Amino acid sequence: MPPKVAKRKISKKTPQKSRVRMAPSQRRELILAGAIDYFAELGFTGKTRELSERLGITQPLLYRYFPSKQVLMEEVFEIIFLDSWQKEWDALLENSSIPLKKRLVTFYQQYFEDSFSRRWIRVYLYSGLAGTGMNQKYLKMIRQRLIDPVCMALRALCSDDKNWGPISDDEREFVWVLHGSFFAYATRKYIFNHETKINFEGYLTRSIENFLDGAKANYPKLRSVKTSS
Amino acid sequence: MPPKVAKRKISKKTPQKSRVRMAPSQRRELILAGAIDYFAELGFTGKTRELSERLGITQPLLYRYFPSKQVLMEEVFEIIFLDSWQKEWDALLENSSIPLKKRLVTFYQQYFEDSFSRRWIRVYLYSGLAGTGMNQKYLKMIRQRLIDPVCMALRALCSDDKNWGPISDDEREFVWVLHGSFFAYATRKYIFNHETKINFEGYLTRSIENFLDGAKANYPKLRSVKTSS
DNA sequence: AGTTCTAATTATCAATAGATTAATTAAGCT
DNA sequence: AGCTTAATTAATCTATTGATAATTAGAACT
Repeated sequence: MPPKVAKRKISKKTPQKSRVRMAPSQRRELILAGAIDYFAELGFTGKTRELSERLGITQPLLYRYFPSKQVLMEEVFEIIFLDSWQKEWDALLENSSIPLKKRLVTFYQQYFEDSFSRRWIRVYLYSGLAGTGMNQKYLKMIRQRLIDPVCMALRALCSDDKNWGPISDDEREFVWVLHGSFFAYATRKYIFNHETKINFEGYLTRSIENFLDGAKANYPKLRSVKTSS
Repeated sequence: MPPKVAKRKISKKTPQKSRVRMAPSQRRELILAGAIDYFAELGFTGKTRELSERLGITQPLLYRYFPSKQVLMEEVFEIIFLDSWQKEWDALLENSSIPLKKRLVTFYQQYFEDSFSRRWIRVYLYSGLAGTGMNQKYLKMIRQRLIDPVCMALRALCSDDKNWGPISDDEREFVWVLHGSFFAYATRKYIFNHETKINFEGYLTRSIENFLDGAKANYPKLRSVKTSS
């Protein structure tokens, strides 16, 4: 093994890259924003050199703001997940003065813009495949803030009985069918690039209508269903 | 740049790895089977060394049977996709002497075993995220062999009118809702490790029942829907 | 038991990519 | 104008990993 002599060339005058000097917090935000786009497309195979190039900065600069690629990606995921729920939605979904159909249509119109978007879906799936624990947290949140409230609304819609007891997993799965079908739609669109020439508005409304029509007849049956393996 | 002299150490006696000598075709199959499992878990970031270790062979041996990792993975994907449709299903789905509900229940029971399995779902998503064109082919097949036949069955179920003309994308999306909700269920289970304590059989039946109940009321409306952007 | 064929192994190569370091440069505030 | 420090330049380390060349040995055949 040859002895390693650290020899560093002293540059005299070299062509300089145009340089923008930013406040650290600002630069950090910029990097994060770029990283979200980049990792949404490339996933874990994304390269720090390529990311820095897209950002118009040098690669070592990334390490001034983030100790490692791993940490950077983790922050990206966290942002994606935290940004995925608007606080107003809680009130909207539980507002029984609005017909459930209208609540759901309004909610999903917005949800498709924010969360069932290209960036979000891709990061979400990358994160799931990689086995980060983040998706669990997200699923739990969806259950608490979307699934369960809709279950309660369905109970109110389909039955006068006030004493159902705790929400069962069977009820939850009933509602997951609706949510899942939209998730699948977004996945087809953004992961598999499946194009359909439909009026999205109409599709959304019809899906929800159809779901609710079915629920009126079938949701009450879940009242007496015993959960077993 | 120092001249590179290819110097190879001549081993005299070295501890040998136990070696099994197999017929090429047999070894090939073995590698492929292992690769399916391996790449289903790890995706494109899977390493040839780790794969070979799992297989109990040395890494260079992979290259005796496959010219590159890329080619090996492509074969894996092709097998996964080709294996995902049983020929009997075509006849089953179009067999109008069986009630549609029963056809669908039977179909999805089997489909969940073969295609909405852990291995399949993961490879399918890896493939989609990586942007291989394979998913398109698969989606097209699903449309032809599942979506469209179900559309025709729904027409027969919900209306006496025999002159609907060609199937519209709105009708297809109506059916995709059902298929998509099952896809999403499998994704939740195998990608996000979401556990639910439900009776799967009952879940499947209820979902299909609910879908058909809704369809009876709402599918006929698609007859006159004009598709627009 | 030796010969031969070739499956499988051992030993590397070469390229990539995460991460670090030191010196230098220049943006923009006071 | 001077100072602070963000950012670049440039070089490099190190580990990983896809891929190849050279060597060894299993078993079928004579």
